[in-house]
Formats: sequence, structure tokens, C-alpha cells
Amino acid sequence: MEPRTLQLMEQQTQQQIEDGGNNQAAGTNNRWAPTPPQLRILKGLYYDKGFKYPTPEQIQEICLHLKQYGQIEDKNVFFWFQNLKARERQKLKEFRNVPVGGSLDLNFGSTSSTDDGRSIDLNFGSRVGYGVDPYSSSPFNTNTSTTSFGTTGGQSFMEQRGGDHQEIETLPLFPMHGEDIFGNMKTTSEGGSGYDGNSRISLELSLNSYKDADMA
Amino acid sequence: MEPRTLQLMEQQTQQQIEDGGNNQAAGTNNRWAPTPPQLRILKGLYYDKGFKYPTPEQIQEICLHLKQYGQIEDKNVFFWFQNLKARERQKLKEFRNVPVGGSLDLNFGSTSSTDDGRSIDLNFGSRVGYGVDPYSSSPFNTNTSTTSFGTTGGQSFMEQRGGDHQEIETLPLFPMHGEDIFGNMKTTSEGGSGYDGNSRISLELSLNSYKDADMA
DNA sequence: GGTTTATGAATGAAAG
DNA sequence: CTTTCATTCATAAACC
Repeated sequence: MEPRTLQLMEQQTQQQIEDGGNNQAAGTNNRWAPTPPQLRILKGLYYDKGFKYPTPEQIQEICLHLKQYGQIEDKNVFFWFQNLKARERQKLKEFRNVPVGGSLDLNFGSTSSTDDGRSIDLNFGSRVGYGVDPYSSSPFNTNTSTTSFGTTGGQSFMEQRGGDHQEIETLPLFPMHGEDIFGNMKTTSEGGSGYDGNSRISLELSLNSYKDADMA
Repeated sequence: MEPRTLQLMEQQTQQQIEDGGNNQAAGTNNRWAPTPPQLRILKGLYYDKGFKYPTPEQIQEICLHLKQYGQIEDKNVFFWFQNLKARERQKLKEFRNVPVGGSLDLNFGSTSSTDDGRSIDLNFGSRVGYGVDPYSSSPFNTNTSTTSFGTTGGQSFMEQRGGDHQEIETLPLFPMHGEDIFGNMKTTSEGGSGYDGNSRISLELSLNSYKDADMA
């Protein structure tokens, strides 16, 4: 169990009363649910085609297409893919702790295909390879390792993400002026006791290459 | 995984297990969540002041300031801004790019494969101009705050870093193929008077001080 | 009808 | 900066 100590926060009920204009009953049901045709198409994309990383453009395209089968928005498509990927990943991860005896390992291929029946699960996805120490760098580690591991798994059709620019222009980035964003003066007038917390933070953040170059 | 049962349907509280003042075991919950005051301040900076590109120094400063409202680290502030920017931008981006989806030809079933398509559907436009939460059908966001500010105040009324960051450049995006994912041509059949005529207005009530104030 | 499950939605964190 | 991963919240549908 987890001690959920919470009581005083504002409860931001995140609601999404967006009425796409074609909603069935605003207020009664504000959560999107795929219609059968929509679900079939989505699954077809995901499983049959191994289409798992739609670009924003493709998301829109899919969404547009799906609109003829019911109200839907881009974000629904987006989340659908995200969730499906995440949950499959999660399932695999659970599996890795094989309670059955000894060691073992990959054995992936448990794509559940529920209602539609046509999911074939060609698991040749695009870039798979999580599960092998995905975390190797700290948020602000001191080395921008450009050794991007091969993401090219073996896409048969095309790359789902073609463009790339990534111009890394690291600039010196000038410090600010005297006053802080809150309007206070940061004149170290804390009583001479040294200005606290800038012991580690400063250099960690700076290598993030803020793209700018300005000065007042 | 452990099925976290526990209280149901009554806890609308988001996920802020960490509250200012009394923090609990950091081992149970490792993910930072802004406390209401922190969130208010951050949003105030971002939306109300248009403060979107904090320098590392400013991040420190903000963090320092926010520490009185709960445990927080620099990287949290950093990520917060970065995520918000990214998600807001993605929204805008999808809004303006509706180019050829061009990709993949999927045809698993329905959709007559009218091969060849060159589906250029740009400009399915309905609304132009992204002043205030222009898009509700984007993957992200949707303004979760019920109590605080409105969302999105435009995208740039003031840059605190001089440079011109958000240059809206319509990326070229060379199409790869013609047909869309479904093999159809999307002929801009948006004439249907619109499923998404949503006009989500979001007025932004400006708050006066980002200093304190307890949450309700 | 209360509980469990599946899944949509949100967002912090991280990778590239 | 852009995209993806991980975790959690929320909720409707399924279950008992």
C-alpha cells in the first residue's frame, strides 16, 4: 500500500469537456472512446503495419481519416499510440521477472489482440531495445554523448521520422542583470552569509545549449 | 505490477504527493509534483509574464524561490519549462502542418487503395491564428487548470532573452511518397461544417503577485 | 453495487 | 529543441 498523504492540494480535476462538435452527449461522456471501426484501423496500423511511431503529421492524417467513423481528435490518436506502446512495454517488463524458475529472457510477442481478430503482431517494430539500461545519463550529465545507438531496427517501409535538424549551437549565454524574475534584487544581501544554493546546480544546467545569443 | 487499489473515485487529487511544508519519505515517491503554490508561480511566470526561456541562473532563482512552497530542485523547474514549451509548441505545430501525410501505405482492409494519391491536404483550415488556445485537438495540453490562470496567453508578447526564439518557420517537409497511410487521398472533405468548431476561449486573469498565498 | 480491469489522459523525466 | 518513456490519475466498462 502506499500512503497517500494528501489532503490539501487543490484538486485540479482535469477535465476535457471539449466538445468536438460532434459529440454525443457533452457532459455525460467527455472521454473519448474509439468506435469499432476506429479501433480496427488503429490496431491495423499498429499491429499489422508495425506503425508505432507516428509523427505529428501522421497523427493528423490518421485522425482525419478516422473522423468519418466518429468523433475523434488528434490527441486521442496520439494518446492511443502512446498508451499502447507504453503498456506493451510494461507488460514485457513484468514478464522479465520470470517467476518460473530460472533465467530467461526475451520472449516477446504477446500482443494482445482482442476484439478485432486481425492483429498479427509483426513485432519487427522500429526501434526496440529498451530494457537494456535505458538510463545512462543524468538529466544534466556532463557529456552530450552523441553516440546515438542504432535506432534503425529494420523498418520495411520507411522511416517514420524523416526530418532532422538539431542544430546544436551552444552559446555562452550571458548572465542576467541584477534583478531576478520576481522583482527582487539579488544583491547577495542575505546578511553576508553566502548565498546559498548554487553549489551544484549551475554547471549542470548550462550545458543544455540554450539556443539564443542575446544580450541586453 | 502491483495493482494499486485503494480509494476509488473519491480522490480527485492529481498526483501531488509532495506538498510544501511537510514532505514525506522521498523513497516512496520519487517524482516531483508541483505544489499548488509552486504551480501557480510557475504558471504566472510562463503565462502571465511570458517568461518562457529561463536561463540557468534564472532557473536557480526560481527554484530557490519555490523552495519555500515545497521540495523542489533545479531540474524540476527546468523540465517544467521545457515540457510546457514543448507541449505548447507541438500544439501549434500540428496546427500549421497538415501537409502531405505521405507515408506508408497501409491497406489492411477497408479503404480502397487508390494508389497514387499525392494527398495534399494542406489547409483544412478553419481557424487561423493561434492567439488563445487555438487547438484543442492536439496531443497535449488542454489546459488542466481549473482554478488558476487561463491557458495560453498567446505565444509571445515578450521575450526575456532578446533573441528571437520562436520564429515561426513553416518547415518544408519534403514528402516522401504520395499516398497517405490509408492509401486514400484526403480530399479535404471538411466542408461538413465542422466537427471541431470549438472555440475555447481562455481569458487569462492575471494575478498580481507570485509571492505567496496559500492554496485553498 | 462495490470492486476490478482496461484504457484514456496528464505530466514529470529523459533521450536524442 | 523535439520526441519518447515511465508513472500515475481518472473513469467507463466489465466482473462478481
